[in-house]
Amino acid sequence: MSKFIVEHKRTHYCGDLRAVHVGQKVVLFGWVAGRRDLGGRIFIDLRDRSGLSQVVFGPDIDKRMGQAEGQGAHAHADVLRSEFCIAIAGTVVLRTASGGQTNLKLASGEIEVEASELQIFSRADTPPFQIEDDVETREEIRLKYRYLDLRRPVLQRNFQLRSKLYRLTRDYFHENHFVELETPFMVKYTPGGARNFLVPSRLNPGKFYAMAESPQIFKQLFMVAGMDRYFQIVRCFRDEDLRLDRQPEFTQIDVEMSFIDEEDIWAMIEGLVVRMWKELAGVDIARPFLRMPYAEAMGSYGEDKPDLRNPLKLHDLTAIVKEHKGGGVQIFEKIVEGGGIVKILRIPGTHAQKISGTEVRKLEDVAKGMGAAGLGSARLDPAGSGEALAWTQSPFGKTASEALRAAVQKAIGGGPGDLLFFQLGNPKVANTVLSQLRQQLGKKLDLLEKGWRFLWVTDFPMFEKGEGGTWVAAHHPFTSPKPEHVELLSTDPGAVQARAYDLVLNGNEIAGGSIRIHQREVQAKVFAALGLTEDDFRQKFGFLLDAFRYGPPPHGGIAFGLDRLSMLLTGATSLRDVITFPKTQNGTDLMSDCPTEVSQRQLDELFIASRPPPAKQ
RNA sequence: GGGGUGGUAGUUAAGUUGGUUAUAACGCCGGCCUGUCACGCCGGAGGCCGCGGGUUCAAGUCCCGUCCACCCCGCCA
Repeated sequence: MSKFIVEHKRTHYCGDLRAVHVGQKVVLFGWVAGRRDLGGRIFIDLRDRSGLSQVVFGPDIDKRMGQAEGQGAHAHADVLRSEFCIAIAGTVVLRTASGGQTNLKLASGEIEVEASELQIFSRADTPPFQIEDDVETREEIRLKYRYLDLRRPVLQRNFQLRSKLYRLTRDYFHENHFVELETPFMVKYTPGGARNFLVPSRLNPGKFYAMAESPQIFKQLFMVAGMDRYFQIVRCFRDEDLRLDRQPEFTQIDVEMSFIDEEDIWAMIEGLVVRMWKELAGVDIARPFLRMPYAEAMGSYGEDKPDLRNPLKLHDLTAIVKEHKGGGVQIFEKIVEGGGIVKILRIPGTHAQKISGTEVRKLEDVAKGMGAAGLGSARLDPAGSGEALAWTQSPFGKTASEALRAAVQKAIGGGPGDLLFFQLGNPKVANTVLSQLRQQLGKKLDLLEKGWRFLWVTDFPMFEKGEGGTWVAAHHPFTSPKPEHVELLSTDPGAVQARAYDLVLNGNEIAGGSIRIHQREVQAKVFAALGLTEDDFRQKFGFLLDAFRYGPPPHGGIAFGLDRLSMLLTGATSLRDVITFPKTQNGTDLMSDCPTEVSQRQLDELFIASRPPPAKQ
């Protein structure tokens, strides 16, 4: 048996070796990242999680070590292949001192290790893709062989950074007198919000646990319990459709504090974020972060998580169009009379000239894919001048009155060559379409400024119109309304603003939270506005209401998407690159082939009958 | 549920108006090579063209369906 592991313990990681180690005997464990077999000299790139070191084998090296011919490390090294797991012992030498050249591309490029001993722990089949950063392989294959994908240096770096993120977070909250507490994953099902994954209860036939969407109610109970400051790094589960930045299970940094207001939360969170960026990205972020009311975000960007690196803006022209009674454009008149809106995305002339008429038509197809009836556009006469530039290449251009054109141009600060994209009618569709176009064009025209643009979005509406025209909680039903809006709860719920806030970074919602209701009468009014009786809620959230009879403190909190934070900090372009074993867009794990069917016996034990989905027609 | 992109050797791609034996690079296998680091040179193997159906004398190529992956809308209190 070899001396490795038992006697030869690892002395260094491959990527850490430098000129200062020259002359030292070292023991390295790792995987063969590449080989260059020159016959009398064999070079191996040895990889571990820290990086690479070049290992060199040669008959002269063996001889110096007193090995008989054909017995030394070199004699065995010719069988080495990619991804073999090996150990070597040897001496660190300066490459330039032993006939070689420094490799400037490698952190350890000044040195190499002359191998005197070699052990092959295990051989490897030819991997399905090369374990390198710049090899682009179909994601399907990467996910199937995730353990190999995870060997790639870029993912190794991502997860090492993520690990530091956990530690920094824990340090920060402990320093600020927070208590780290756990909450159950298997919880009572509560209606509303995201779909839950369900877990059948064998001991309680016919009943189900829900996998927690978040620890929301439990963390509020911690406040009732007097824990005062709580945090947790916790897995959450939501059975919704997946996206680039959404996985069915994901990790939150969950926070709740007592005896605080918004400013306290924001200050605490900004402190954490600034430290994350300082220590993990080496970037100083200015405080306090910018703040923007929800209404402004929707108005100027069409979304509640605007990417402020993108200079493009939306403009609501409804009032102007109304004032001019359509301004000669029939469809405008019809839309505003019907209570619809007229909204535009403005592309300033310097950028607009890069967008051809063909591309405009392609964008219309994109818009239709998102539910738009069409995509009106107009170019402010590039050759013109004055305050009422003609609208060229536009379905509205012929009839739009000079007065309307002047008013619009003034409102948007428009100039010759500007390209305007119109959305008419439904505000929700208009905002979706224009904000998407804004994002796509911002990227395509390379308009995004460099840097980190943090933003608190505030003053969210308390309620949204649900499917049946009833009011539903925009955040969750325990979110406190603004005190000055409490009276509106019964008269004009749509006008009530919540003490809720999101933290947005470069177009990503990275955290969201609110100040909660701690007064029973306010809670009752919110329930009433939601069209629910106290009995309804007693059934669903009774334990919380019960708890709130025993002196609940004023409290509030926030929850971070830790995966998204990791993604942004590492520069990853997908959540899947910061989650060790992610699921596909269909919610499956290609590596383990999950989910699967289970045996009839297992179902019987749970008193569950499974039936196939109806055949597609 | 809807819109879009893709699937050809282990990997990444090319494949013309449908027309001989489906190309290339990297990787892999064998041989040579003592300073390579994208090593080099010589030789070689490797294909359910995602799957199913159709049109055709003939389909990787055209049509229909379907599966998978990715991006987006809806959805995600």
